[in-house]
Amino acid sequence: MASKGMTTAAFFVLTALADQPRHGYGILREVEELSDGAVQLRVGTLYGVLDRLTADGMIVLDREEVHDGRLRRYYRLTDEGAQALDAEAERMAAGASAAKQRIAEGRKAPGAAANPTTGPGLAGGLA
Amino acid sequence: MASKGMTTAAFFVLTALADQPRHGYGILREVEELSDGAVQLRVGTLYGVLDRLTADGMIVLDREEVHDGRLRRYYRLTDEGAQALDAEAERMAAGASAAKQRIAEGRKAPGAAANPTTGPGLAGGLA
DNA sequence: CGATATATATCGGTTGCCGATATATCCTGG
DNA sequence: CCAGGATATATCGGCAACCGATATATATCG
Repeated sequence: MASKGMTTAAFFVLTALADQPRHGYGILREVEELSDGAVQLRVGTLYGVLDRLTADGMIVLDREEVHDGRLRRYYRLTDEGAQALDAEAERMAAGASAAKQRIAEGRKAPGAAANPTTGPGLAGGLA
Repeated sequence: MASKGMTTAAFFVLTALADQPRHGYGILREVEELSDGAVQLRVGTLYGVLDRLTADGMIVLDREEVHDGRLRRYYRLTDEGAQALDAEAERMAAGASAAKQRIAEGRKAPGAAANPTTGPGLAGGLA
């Protein structure tokens, strides 16, 4: 499936490519920008991720251009990649929501929870 | 710091411990339950994560109990762990939100985005 | 008595991130 | 004019982390 278990680096590369095709170095800058500087994708990480995502059919080489004598290799999201990104975003939102809810519960009752059986958790969050 | 870069496994272990102390095997079941079966934490992964989180001061050994001749080792979130979990949940929510927005943008204008300069992205999401 | 569930823990293989390094061009500052 | 930084690509080796397999031990069920 490849739809399960996506690394943070892969997630942000896909996100950077979600609105338009970009080249490697551009992805680096874009990821830092869209995460407000919180995520700094490393050069050494990028190309491994790019190769893996290409092999998994999540992205494809869109085109190659030359600017000022420097090659730019543009990558683009595939439909499968967009789908996987969407699913991963859903999972992340659900996980974040579940975590926040449980933190609130723990603060209300520090030592014993009201109803541990699944609780309000999420469960209906994705599905 | 340890506040940056948390693995998925660590995140879900902290989430499982957010409302009440649990023991290893209980965490395994709880993570699967709270993620609606989407995340299956492996036994081989668990103890490594537990040791790492303990070393980082995110969790502590709460108590040890014996049930039916079987030892149960309960772990509990520290204040630092709760704080880190909260911060990570925030980051995940922001990332998920940014991804969804960009997917929507890509569908509206497939080939050229309206305003690539940072865009509405998030930027104000965290901070 | 064997299988399954509970509950702990370790080990080795594989995957994946990251720092360092290499190559090449363009621009700016001294 | 040359050193340094930004742009832009790519590779390699070390290290961290996930996961399957395996081991040990007890209780229950068939």
